[in-house]
Amino acid sequence: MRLSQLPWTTLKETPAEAEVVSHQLLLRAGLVRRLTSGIFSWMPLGLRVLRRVEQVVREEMDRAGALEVLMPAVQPAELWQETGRWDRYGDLLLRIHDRQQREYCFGPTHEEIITDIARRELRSYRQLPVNYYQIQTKFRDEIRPRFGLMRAREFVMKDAYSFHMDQASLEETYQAMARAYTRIFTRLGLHFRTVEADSGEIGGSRSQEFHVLADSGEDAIAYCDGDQYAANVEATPSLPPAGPRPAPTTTLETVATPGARSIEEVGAFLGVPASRCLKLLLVEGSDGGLVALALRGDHQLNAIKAERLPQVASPLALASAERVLETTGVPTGFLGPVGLGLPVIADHAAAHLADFVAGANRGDHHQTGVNWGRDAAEPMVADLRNVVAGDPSPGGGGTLDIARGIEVGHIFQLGDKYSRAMNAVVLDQDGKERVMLMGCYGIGVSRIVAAAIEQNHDENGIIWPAPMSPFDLMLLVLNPKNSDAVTAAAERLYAGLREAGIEVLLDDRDARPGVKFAEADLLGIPHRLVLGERGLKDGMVEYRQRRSGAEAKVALADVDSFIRQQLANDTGA
RNA sequence: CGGGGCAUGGCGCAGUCUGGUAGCGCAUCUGCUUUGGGAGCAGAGGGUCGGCGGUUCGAAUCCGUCUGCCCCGACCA
Repeated sequence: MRLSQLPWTTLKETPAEAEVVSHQLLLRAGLVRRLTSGIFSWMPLGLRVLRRVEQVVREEMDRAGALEVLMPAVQPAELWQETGRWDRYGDLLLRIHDRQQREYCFGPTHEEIITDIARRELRSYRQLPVNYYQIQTKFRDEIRPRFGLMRAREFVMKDAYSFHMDQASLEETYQAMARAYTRIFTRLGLHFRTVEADSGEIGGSRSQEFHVLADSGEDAIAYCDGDQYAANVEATPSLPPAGPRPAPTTTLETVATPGARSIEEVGAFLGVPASRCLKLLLVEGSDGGLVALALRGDHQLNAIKAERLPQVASPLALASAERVLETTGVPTGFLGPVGLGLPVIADHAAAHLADFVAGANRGDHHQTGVNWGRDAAEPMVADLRNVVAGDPSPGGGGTLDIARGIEVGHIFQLGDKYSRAMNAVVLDQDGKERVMLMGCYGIGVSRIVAAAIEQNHDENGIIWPAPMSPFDLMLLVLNPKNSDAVTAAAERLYAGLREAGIEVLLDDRDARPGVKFAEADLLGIPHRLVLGERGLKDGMVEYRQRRSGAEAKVALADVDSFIRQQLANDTGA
C-alpha cells in the first residue's frame, strides 16, 4: 500500500477523551475513530490489525476442529425468553423493535441462537461432539464504557459453542480449546496468563480466563510462582488464619470518636491500624431482613463470595443509610457487633481478631478491646474477602502476588443450562432423548488489539507484535521529489519485496523526513527500511527495528534476503 | 443509576466571573525558502460558541430547560 494514496491523519496531541495509552495511540495513529460513546470505526490501517488478529484466531480454531458459522447480530426476544435471560440480562441488553413492534435485541452473546441451531440440526449422538464458532460484532450496553477499545459497547468477539453427549467429551473439547487459546495468544506475541475464574453471568461450572498482563488491566489476578496457582482475585479463596484466635487481654471500653466514620478516620483517631479494626457492612438478607458482614478494616468484601451465602440476597445489595438507621437506630459509621441484634457473618480473618476496635452502635462512639465470645456473640464464619498480596496460596506452595490483567479470553463448561431450558436433545444409542452438554469459549478480538498496545509501546508510539502489525515492513522514501534515482530505486525495491510475498507500506508521500520518521514510529510496524539519496549513492538502504532500535546498512542487492531473515526471526519469537 | 466536570473551526485550548470586535496552537489550502527525527516566513479558508426558550438596546458570556460527552462511585456500615 502506498501512503500517498491513503488519507491518513495522525495527531500530535493526545485527544482529551483518551485516558489509557492504547486508546491514545489508537486515536493518534489514526487506526480507529470514535463515533459515539463506546462505539468505534476501524480506519484502513487499523482494520488490517483487526483482520490479522482474526486470522490467527480463525486458523487455530480451525486447527482445533471447530466449524465457522455466522449467526445473526439481531436476535428475537422469544429465544431469550425461553432461557429467562430476556428479563435477567437487564440493561446490558440493547433492546430494539421492528415496525410490527416485535421485540429483538442486538446480540451481546449467542448461547440462545446456537442452542436453537443445535436443537434443529443435531438429531443423533453420532453427530457429536460439534464445536461451532463465529467472529462477530456484539453489543453490550455497558454501564460505563471506557478505555477505548478495552471496554467498548460494540466490539468484535470470537465465540464458540460445543455440544456433547457426556461430561468426558465436554472436558476433552474444553481442554482442546484451552490449548488452542494458549497457541493463539502465544502466536500473537502476547504476555498472558491462564487463570481460574468465576463463571458469573453465563453460568455453568468450570471456567478459566486468559489475561494479558498490563498495569492498566481492569481485573486483579492472584498468582503464586511457587505452586503455579493463578486465579481471578474475585474467584480466589482466602484461607483461614493459622492457629487459634488470641485470647482477650484488654477490657471492653467505649470511647467518643466524634465524626470518625471511616476505618481510616477511626484508626487515625485512636492510633490503631486498620487491621485491628472491624468493619461491619449491612446487606439485604435473603429473608427480607438485614445481615451484617464483618471484615477486617484492611480487607475488602468479595461480592461474589457474599452472594453465595444462603443468608444473603442475590444480587448483593448494600443496605441504604436510611434503612440502616431505621433498623438498628445507629447512623452508618458506628455499627459494631456488640448488641447489634442482627445475624453477623464474619470473614475468617475478622473472626480471628482479638482486642479489636468496632463501632459502639451509638452515634460518634466506638469500642476498643472488643472480643468475640466475650463481648459479642460468636459470629458465623465464612470466606468473604478478596485475597491480598502476601496471603497464602490456595495451591499450598507459597504466598500470593497480585497482578493486573486484561481479560482477552474466557472458556466455560456450561453443562446443560441452556440446552435443558431450550430442550436441545439428541437420541442416544438406545434411542432415548438426551439433553446435550455445552461448552462456550470467547475471545475479545478487538480488545486484543488494545491489550497488545498496552503491552507493546514506548514514548514514540506503538510497537506491534509482528503477527498483528498492519504491515510486515515500512519503506520510507526520503525526498522522492528531489531525486528520480531515489524514486526509481524505491519503486524497484517496493515491487521486489512485494513479489517476495512481503506486505509493505510504502511512504512515498511528499513530506519532510522528520514527519515520516515520527509517524512511522507512531504506527509501530516492526521493521523499517529507509531509502534516501545519501545511502543510495553507496547502493545501500538503512534498516531499523522498531522495538530494539537496532540499525543496519544493507546493500540493495541483499535487501530481499536480509528482510526475509528479519521476518523469520519474528515468527520464531 | 448516584455524584462531579465539560460542551467555542477537524484536534487541543483561552475568552464566560465583570454582556458590546470570537481568539491562540496544531491540522488544512496557496506561495517562497527548506528537506535524515513532527520546518520557517507570508497569506488564505473554515465557527448558527451543543439544542431550545427567556432576560436585555445587545448574549459564547446572565437565567431556565433539554441533549451529548468525560471522570469517579459498595471502601464503609
